[in-house]
Amino acid sequence: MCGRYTLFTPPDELESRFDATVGFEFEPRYNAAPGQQLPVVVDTDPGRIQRLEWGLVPRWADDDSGGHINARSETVAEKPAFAEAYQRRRCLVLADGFYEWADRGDGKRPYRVAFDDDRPFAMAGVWERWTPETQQVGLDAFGDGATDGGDPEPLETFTILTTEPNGVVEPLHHRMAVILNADDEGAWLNGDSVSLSPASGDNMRITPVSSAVNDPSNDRPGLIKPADTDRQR
DNA sequence: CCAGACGTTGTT
DNA sequence: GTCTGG
DNA sequence: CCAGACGTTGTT
DNA sequence: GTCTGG
Repeated sequence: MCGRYTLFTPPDELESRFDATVGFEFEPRYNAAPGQQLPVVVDTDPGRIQRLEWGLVPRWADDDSGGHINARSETVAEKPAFAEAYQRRRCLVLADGFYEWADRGDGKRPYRVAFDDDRPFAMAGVWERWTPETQQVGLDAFGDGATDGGDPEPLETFTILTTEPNGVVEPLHHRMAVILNADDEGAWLNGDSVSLSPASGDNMRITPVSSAVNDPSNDRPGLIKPADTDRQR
């Protein structure tokens, strides 16, 4: 699956690659984690790269906790939590690698999956807008009625579709993110039917990395450095 | 009809 | 063990 | 995904 | 909101 990824491609390269402009202060990410605001291209505004929160909260959810970070591509069209987003709210989740954890004999360790040249790609995503229930004020005996000011902020979230692994990822894991064919990105945003099959493993590689990746508060270039599997306990 | 769930992965 | 936060 | 918390009352 | 279970 995909629960952590990288996006350190410089913003000007992302802009030309995805034909969209970056409208925020872009910081390279070596350990993007669920719950964070991360760069995506949404269907309603495909000329912009903007940030949404990773972890889809359905429109009807009672609260904004516990968003869904992944959706199975095989069922995303039918599941109540995703069906409407799949039909009408798609996005490209920009990345240049993702992490998978695997136990190869001596404990669970992280690996980075990426293309040989670290080129950026789009993972298939769907997004949602959740608006907090507007509070009824003035009925609460102890409420002062003055603390709740303007309109509640809508929360925009996204989830990443998963599929079976290709030959490169298969030794690590039995699920992986859907990587769109570059040619399909526009069609995906457009609501058309595109291939959500596993990307070919051609030109992809896995690299063992430091278990410093485990802690989401670590986010620095050294994280993608190859780690010696044997030396690292 | 209303009530209650609505997700994935992995692990057992 | 299970939930929440990042 | 992993890391870290996981509780209450009352007092400062 | 929409689907499933009772």
